[in-house]
Amino acid sequence: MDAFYASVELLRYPQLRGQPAVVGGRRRVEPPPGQAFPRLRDYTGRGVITTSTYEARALGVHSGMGLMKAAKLAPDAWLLPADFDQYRHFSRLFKQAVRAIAPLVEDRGIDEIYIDLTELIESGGAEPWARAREVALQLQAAVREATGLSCSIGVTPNKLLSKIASDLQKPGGITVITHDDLQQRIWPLPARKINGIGPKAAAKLTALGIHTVGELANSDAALLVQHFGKNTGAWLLDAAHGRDERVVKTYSEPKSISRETTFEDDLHAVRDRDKLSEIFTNLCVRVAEDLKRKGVVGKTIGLKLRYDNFKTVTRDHTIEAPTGDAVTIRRAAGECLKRVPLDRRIRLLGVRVGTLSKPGEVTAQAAAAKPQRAPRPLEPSLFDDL
DNA sequence: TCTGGGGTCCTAGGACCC
DNA sequence: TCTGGGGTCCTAGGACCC
Repeated sequence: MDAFYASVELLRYPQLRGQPAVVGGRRRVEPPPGQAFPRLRDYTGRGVITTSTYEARALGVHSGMGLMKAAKLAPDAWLLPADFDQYRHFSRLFKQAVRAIAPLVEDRGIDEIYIDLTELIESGGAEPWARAREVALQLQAAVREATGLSCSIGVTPNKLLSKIASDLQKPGGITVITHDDLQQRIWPLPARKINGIGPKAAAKLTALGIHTVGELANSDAALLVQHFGKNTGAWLLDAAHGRDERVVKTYSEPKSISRETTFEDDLHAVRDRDKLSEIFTNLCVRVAEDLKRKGVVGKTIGLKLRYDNFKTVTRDHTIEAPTGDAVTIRRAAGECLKRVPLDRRIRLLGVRVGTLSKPGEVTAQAAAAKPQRAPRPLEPSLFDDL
């Protein structure tokens, strides 16, 4: 979806269309007198941009950027508070619209999906890549009909290439790429465009003199393995050659559920003990609610703590039996807390529950576990008296 | 006045078992 | 006085994505 959160907001406030606006911030800001919305310059405190309109992006304001920093670049941009219920609603609508046409859909978060169009394209009669464009147009029309929103689509032989392609002509683009187009269309792009190459990997590649996908494709396999390890090295080369065998997964079980919060002001473990304790308990309660809502329980309880210097530590504690109970989670997370240094001020606290299962379900692991006590021998043993 | 929140996956070492 | 090979689980950290 194109600038998803911001675009949903523009449905509500069409008068902001064509203007720089961002969604973000941790709390609602009252607009100054005589103004319908606050501007970026009116915001103080912690918080980042979640989405910006294309007009705001043109000013250098991008998602993930701190609001205070963004305010220096675009002080007059409108600031809209995030309304996740609304975004989830529109997310359901657009996914439903797509599934009605092509049922093989993989969820990639609130505003993104992979669709397996093989069947639809091959059964269409027309020349496949012309048919691909037809199907994409049909999908865009259905999404717009259901939501009033625009999306960009990449149609290619696999997920890796489709992800890159979908980004090439935003907003509202349809980009069809075959293996024959690879060198022409993909190789000139920065290696960073490959999903999975982030800031760290990109910097390492740059240090090796590798900037584009093409340069990566033509680099020495041994060199990549030497700097990135066997698996990642091989993957980098495959990716640069557009090779990707991953299937579109229409369903997956959740692996962990977590809640975390960054404080408006850093807290001190001793001085702000009561406040921290209340927040801590609250996180556990919310995680327990989430577990219940999803109908799962978990046995690995995790604690996450970020200090004022942004250094982050985590601790895990695995309990005997999976739980969904807030008090049990709180106790286990408390065990974790004992193993963490508390000599600095804290800016973030988080609680996570992993190794999830359905309540009552016997996990493979539990079934394989040894019984607690040795079974009673059938014959009296010589050692019984001991 | 730097740097959100919810996730997944990978690596690597140590414990423990067969 | 030397010391295997696999496997699983647990833990901690980090990269990356939306």
